[in-house]
Amino acid sequence: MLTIERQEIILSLLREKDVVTVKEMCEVTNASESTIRRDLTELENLQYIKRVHGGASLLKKKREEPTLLEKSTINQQEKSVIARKAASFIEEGDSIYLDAGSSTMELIPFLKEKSVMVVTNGIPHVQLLIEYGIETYVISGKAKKGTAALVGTKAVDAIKEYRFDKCFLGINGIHPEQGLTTPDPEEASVKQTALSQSQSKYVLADPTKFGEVSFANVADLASVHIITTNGLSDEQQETISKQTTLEVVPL
Amino acid sequence: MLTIERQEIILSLLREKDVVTVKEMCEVTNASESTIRRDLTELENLQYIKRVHGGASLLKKKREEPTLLEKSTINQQEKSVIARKAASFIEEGDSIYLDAGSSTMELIPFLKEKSVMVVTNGIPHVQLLIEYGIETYVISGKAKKGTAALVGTKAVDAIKEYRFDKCFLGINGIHPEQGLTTPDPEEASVKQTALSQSQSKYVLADPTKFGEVSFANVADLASVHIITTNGLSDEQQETISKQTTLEVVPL
DNA sequence: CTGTTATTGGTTGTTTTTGATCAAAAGTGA
DNA sequence: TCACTTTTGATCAAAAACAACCAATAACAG
Repeated sequence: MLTIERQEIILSLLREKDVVTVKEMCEVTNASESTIRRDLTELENLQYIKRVHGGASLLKKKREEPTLLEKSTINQQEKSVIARKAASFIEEGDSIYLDAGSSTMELIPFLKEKSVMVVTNGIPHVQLLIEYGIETYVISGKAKKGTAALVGTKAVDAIKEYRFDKCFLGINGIHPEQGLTTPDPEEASVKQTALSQSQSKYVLADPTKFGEVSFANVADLASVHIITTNGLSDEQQETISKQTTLEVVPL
Repeated sequence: MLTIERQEIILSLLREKDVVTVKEMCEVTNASESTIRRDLTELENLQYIKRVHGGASLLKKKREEPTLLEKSTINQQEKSVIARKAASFIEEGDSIYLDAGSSTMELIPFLKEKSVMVVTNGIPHVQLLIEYGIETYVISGKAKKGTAALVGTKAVDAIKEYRFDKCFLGINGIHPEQGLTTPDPEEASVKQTALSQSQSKYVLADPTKFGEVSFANVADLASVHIITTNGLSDEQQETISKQTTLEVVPL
């Protein structure tokens, strides 16, 4: 086996596994430890990898993204719990629409094990999805300042080219009579289109969203499953439950 | 067997396998090691292949395409200089296609003052563009692992819906005969489409790209303006200049 | 046909790569 | 902390691959 081949194998092993032991590399390449070690020192000099005792790891760090997550740990934990529940509905091989926004972002780590296909309009989502090695498609559209969500007629048209088993949306307002609402009409259109292309429809919302009403209407409560944590008054909970499926996850 | 035949076989073997041993080449061509070695030295001088101990490999290719992070730190200053030059061609109100990759990323800060409209297939670009308050549109497509570039037929179709005054592309290989090349055929298609929709076509490339050949052909040299820094041999510079506009910016 | 040139395969000695060995260093557990 | 195990880097001899050279053959020009 050629040196370059071996090194290529080592690199691809690392891309898959993050850390690989010397023994593993020996087995895969049928080379001796000495040879592997020489390869490792070389690859390290070339800044492709980092050696660790017993093997090697990628230079690149996967632990990014804490800034956005660390912002509010309380809210974050809440979102994560909601996301975990939402993830439990996902089945192997599902095609999924992931709406822009921080709530749906939390869902991504849970997608890793299931081999799903994801379509999204959230730019930050794409980076994270790729890091987790998830098959990701992005719709076209105008990038909205602030949230980096893709919106506009092109976005709407692009969504129409897909069919989803499940979609997961964030939302700003949930109201017994006004239904689901969001501040930006353009984003509302995108959400509506995503809903129309999906078999099962899930909305991720923390309890503060209940009772709120924003400018643009997205959909009626009846059409979606809402996932939230406890924190609702019994009264609220009952009113909503009459109209739609309400999943309340304990913190 | 004719020399040319043999060399053609070697090249096609390499195109299939990336790396080939001398022995394999001997078997396939029924030639002696000496002969194969002579062929290899010749092909290497012609910049078609790269010799490695025990055989030969395609010029760089897979080995390269480092992650964005590595790229951005390495030749960052060089890229910035190139980007500044590229930006000088941009006029007020232009509609621009910005190719994925670190070279074009450097262009973004220079776009702030000119009120341009940007279409891109680079996810990291979008975040930066939005931060600078630039009107940004994203094309649809599959997000490619590693570079976070959007590729595929959807990407190609999406680009066709726009017309650009100018496009700015990154590239992996620039070769007098092989033209502009890049490792991923899917990305090559995207670049080709972008070129076809653009009035003026610019390629941003540091000097290391010259003489390199990657797997997939993008375009001939003649069709584009190439912007680079000094670092080319006079010989290279002359060869390229015969075929196309070459802007060499001093560091 | 003859002398010249180019191309080929084999041989030489040299360089590079490899696997084994072992003492030193690093990690592990009590 | 101190033994104990694992991993590491250095060294060395064997094997592989190399460049340089040589002779034989094929292609060519006059």
